[in-house]
Amino acid sequence: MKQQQPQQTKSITPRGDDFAAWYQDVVLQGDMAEPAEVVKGCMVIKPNGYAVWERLQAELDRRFKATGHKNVYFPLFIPESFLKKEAEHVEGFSPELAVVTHAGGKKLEEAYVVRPTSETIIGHFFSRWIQSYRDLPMLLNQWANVVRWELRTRMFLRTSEFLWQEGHTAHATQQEAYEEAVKMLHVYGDVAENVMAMPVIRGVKTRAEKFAGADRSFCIEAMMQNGLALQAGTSHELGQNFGKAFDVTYQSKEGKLEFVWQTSWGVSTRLIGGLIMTHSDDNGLVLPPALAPTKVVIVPILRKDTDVEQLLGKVNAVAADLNAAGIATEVDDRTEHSPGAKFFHWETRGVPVVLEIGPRDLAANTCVLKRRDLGTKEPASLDGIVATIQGSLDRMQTELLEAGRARLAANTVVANSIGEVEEILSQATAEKGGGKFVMAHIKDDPACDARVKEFKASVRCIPLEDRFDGPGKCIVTGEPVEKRAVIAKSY
RNA sequence: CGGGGCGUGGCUCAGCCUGGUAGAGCGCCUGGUUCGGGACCAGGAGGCCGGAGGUUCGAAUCCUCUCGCCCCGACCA
Repeated sequence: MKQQQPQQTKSITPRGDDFAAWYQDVVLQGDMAEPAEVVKGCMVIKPNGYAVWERLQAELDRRFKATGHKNVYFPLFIPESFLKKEAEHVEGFSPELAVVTHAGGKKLEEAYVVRPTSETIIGHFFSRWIQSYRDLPMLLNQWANVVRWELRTRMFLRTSEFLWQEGHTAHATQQEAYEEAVKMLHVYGDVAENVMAMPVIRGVKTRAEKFAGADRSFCIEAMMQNGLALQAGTSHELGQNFGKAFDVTYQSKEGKLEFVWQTSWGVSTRLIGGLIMTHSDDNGLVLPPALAPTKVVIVPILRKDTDVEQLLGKVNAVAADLNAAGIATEVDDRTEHSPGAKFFHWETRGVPVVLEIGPRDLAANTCVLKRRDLGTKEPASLDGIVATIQGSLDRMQTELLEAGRARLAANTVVANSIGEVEEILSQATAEKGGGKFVMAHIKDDPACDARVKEFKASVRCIPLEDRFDGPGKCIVTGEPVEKRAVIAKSY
């Protein structure tokens, strides 16, 4: 056994009672993270949580490499003046910057900001590194921490410091940059759906909602179990904004000096928050098999009359078979806890499959298999147990995604007037749920976004694929709009 | 940044109003009996009561000031 955590006796607040309290309970009792306590607004990611992040990193990183990107690392500190070079960018970030004014016992001549994102400092180096069209495209990615001083924090969803990856690319043409931004959006969508089993809507942000400094932002939006939207990833067409601010130019084939077209894209540890709010239940964490650090835990049932050596021998042999097949398995052979306590323990930690093997099983060459998401126990033969479990894990992975899709569909409604939008959204709160994705025609105009903001909601995105009924009239201005956008309350 | 709540063994909290030996449950340690959904018995360790100042013979308790955390709203991944 690797972990000897104290037994949890506190129960988890049911989702229906208070969703926010439920979320916090799941994070804490799943032993994913805890508030940093001595550092305001920050969190400690514990081994259980960090292991999930590492698996996400691995899945993402593999895809970044496969699409031609290389990893780099830029400084945590950015000269304050850099942020100011792109007007919209600095305006977007200035309220949430942490600034270093003193170091080495002296006041610094120029303050450094702790990076909230790295467009500016990377722009600076791009301008040094890029001379010719032959240097393009430049496709980089950085795994890093960033700081955005937040007024209100929730573990994983919003903390003052968080971990993420930020891709930064430079291209010769606008078209190529556009294609890059969309390509990476689809990488995110692939990981969200096929690794995290979290269905997402791929879309474009409205001008009011886009990243400060970008021409256009794409996003994946997921729906949490309370119906609130979560922006799970973003990908930006930066246009030539940072190119102009940092003088990132290249000489074209024709010998002309041109500004590069850039993109940036990122996902963060927020994904883990989305993962939790997508799958977990009133008994605690539920992790999709593809991300679970431990996929199977075997609990041996030892009784007074049991031949302990024989039973543990069998249990360890099964565990060895599973591990050999690439199914990460642990044996919980602690003697200080009863089997019941162990079941609760692993349940709150989201282990996909728990296997129970006792004396009766030993005689019959069977076991009891419990799938975390269904909560049902069923007997299984130990013959071919590896294939049986692999089958369970595979089904769990696909069924979690299907369940998420069903929930998304069930909570997506169409509205044809601003009043209808208000009516539907007025019934939702983060604590009590009731959130919906309201599909409505609305013009991409900050004034229209502002109307929606009155309902404490926002235009989440305009989906890339129209799944509804094509063009219609804007519910605010009456002007023609190409397709319905997603309007929802969000995190 | 406003509103609310809370700081007392590792955790959850009682004690504070009405000052006088610092408590409970859980967890932890030792030994034993148990074990198919949160076991039990016996013994044990562990706290300058967030911090500073004040009132008092005496402060966890009263007063002042501070620091921090959590939750709820406006801004944001």
